[in-house]
Amino acid sequence: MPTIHDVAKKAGVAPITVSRVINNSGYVSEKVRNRVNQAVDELGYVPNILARSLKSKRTNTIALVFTDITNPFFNFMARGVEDSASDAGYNVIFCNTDESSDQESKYVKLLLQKQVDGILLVPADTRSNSIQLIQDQKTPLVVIDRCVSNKNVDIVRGDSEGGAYLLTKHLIDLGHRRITLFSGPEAVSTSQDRVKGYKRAMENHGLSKFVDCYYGKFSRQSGIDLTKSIFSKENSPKPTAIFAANNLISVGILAELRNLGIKVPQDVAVCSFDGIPENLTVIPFLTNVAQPAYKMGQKATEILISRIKEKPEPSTDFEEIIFPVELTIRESSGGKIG
Amino acid sequence: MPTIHDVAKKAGVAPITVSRVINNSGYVSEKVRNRVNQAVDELGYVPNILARSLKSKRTNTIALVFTDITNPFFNFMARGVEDSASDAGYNVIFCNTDESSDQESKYVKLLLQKQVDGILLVPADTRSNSIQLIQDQKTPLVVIDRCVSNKNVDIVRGDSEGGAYLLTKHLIDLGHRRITLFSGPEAVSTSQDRVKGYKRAMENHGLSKFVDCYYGKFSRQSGIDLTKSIFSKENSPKPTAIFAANNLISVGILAELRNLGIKVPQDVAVCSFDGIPENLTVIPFLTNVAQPAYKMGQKATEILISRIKEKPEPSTDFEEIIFPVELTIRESSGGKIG
DNA sequence: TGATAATATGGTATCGATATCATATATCAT
DNA sequence: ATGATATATGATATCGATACCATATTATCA
Repeated sequence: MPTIHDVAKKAGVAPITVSRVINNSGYVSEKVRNRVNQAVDELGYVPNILARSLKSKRTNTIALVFTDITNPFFNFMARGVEDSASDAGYNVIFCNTDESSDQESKYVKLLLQKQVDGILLVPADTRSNSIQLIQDQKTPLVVIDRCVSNKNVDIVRGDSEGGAYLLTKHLIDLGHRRITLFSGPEAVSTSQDRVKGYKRAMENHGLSKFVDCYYGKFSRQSGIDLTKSIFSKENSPKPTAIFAANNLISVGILAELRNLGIKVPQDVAVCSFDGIPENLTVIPFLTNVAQPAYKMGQKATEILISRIKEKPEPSTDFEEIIFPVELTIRESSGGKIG
Repeated sequence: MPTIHDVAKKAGVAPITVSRVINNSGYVSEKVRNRVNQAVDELGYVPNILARSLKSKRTNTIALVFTDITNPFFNFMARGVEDSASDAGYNVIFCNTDESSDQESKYVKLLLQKQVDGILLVPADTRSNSIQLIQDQKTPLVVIDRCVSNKNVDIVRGDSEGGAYLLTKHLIDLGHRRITLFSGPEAVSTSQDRVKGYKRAMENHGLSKFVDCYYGKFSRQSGIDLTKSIFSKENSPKPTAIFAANNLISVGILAELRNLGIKVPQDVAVCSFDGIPENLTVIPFLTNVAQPAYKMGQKATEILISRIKEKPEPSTDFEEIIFPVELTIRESSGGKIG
């Protein structure tokens, strides 16, 4: 592959002059500029950004370290990240951790070695030690979707607590009292926050004694398993409404209820945190509160890039941006048929 | 940030010795090794892979240039790519082109400058000029999902033609004659191949005069629009079965049919190329032929990485791997209720 | 007209690592 | 004891670009 030296020789100038032409910096006469451009074309020269990055200390690459691209919520978030990054001239490296802290820190170490300009992180654990690693290297970082115990980070997330409250209240307003919550992994802040919001709503409405919630996974299978276990318990009162802490869980619940011959919403109302992607939905059916995943990805990326740009003197006051959620009432909760 | 020199000075050795310790190469005495490791720890040294890559000419990064991560098929493919790459020690940069050739070549140019070790490409156009760009740089390339006019590339794709034939034959076997196909963009080989398979099946069964197919987009909206237009034509016979060339189109069809009060499968049978992701499905309903998206991503990545490794003397005989599709018969085609 | 600024180009050092070659000591077989 | 081999460490050049400083030419203006 030809280098800047080859181009320089061919054009009869110094390498630095070629550099000026390529980067449109400094002074170059029209005549020389043309000669250089011609040489570039003839040789099929492609500048080596690696070498440039080594000198300039900027790679124009950021990384998104998150749980799983096949989860629709993160899927749309990822797209928001990519679009926003691409607009600003950055590429994105994607890393799936599947909620494993080990995997997470393995990725983070590698990314730091690769000198990415910044990292977007959905931490697998509330006390992620990856955060420390990243901050030790003074690499800009924005945490997405989740809270962490370390407060010295920018965070972009949805209002899990408020959303859970809203959804629970919706069910209560419809007359439900025995409302069961199927949440995600206990180590994840969104799982916890959704439990908190649910409990606050129950307590505020004098339903403390009906509080009934379970931690599990953010997966379809978890929804199936929890539903099975709840409805197979003998001699125990069954819920009249189930609140799924995410969309995959809700799909599992609906599938298993159908399997058991239990009708939604007639026998049991169901609602969910996060909906099913529109482009995969035939009939909108699921009552849910939705977070603006795409916008969250965009916003987090914008913040990250602004941190990258201010890097020499990093700011010390961190932002926590909480996106409001939106309640959509549909048939599954029996609230309104829409 | 400390460099290899800082570590070397602290440990009282030469930089190259530090390099040997880090990379576990060459000979280093136990004593020195310990001193070096201690210095690494104390300084929080992180090797700069950029510098290494500049010398070694390998970045351990590949790129996936495709249409859209939010499309479920590509979504699972992407996950296959990431998993497979990660196992082999590679990171993946994702680029969404949204079927735009301009966007595609913009990304490709940047990726080549970044010296990615290889590129996985879902070309937006049958005659993608990005392919030439990539091959000029002698960067390994694997085309996924689609055919291209240039035959000197490795290709990993699904059997669109065969799958379409299978699905059409299924409908014919059920007694349908007026079968309409809603395909994707005409410039995309999978759209064309699905049309071919459909036509071959129709012709083989003496149904040439019922051939009725339309190009559109691979989107839910396209399914809605085409359905509307078909069923609003007055005085023209309506299809008894619709074949959607991808899952998003099928969702649009089902949604619009429901909107029009047309029952599936009683009034119209519907089937689709590619299904709806299982983890988002409450009741499996859609008859479809599915491609193993995840495996295709894996396989393409494996081939790419093997090409990268053989790079000094690149092979000149290219592989075309065609994954078979799997027919699943469900209620939507009225074939069998399962 | 001379001084100052703007324009145009190049030389050299450097980013942080590693390849290559060189050198020095320890170990071993004969 | 001697040469051969394994072990251990370092000096120097280099990957491909750019930052910084230097120099030369041309333009501009008091």
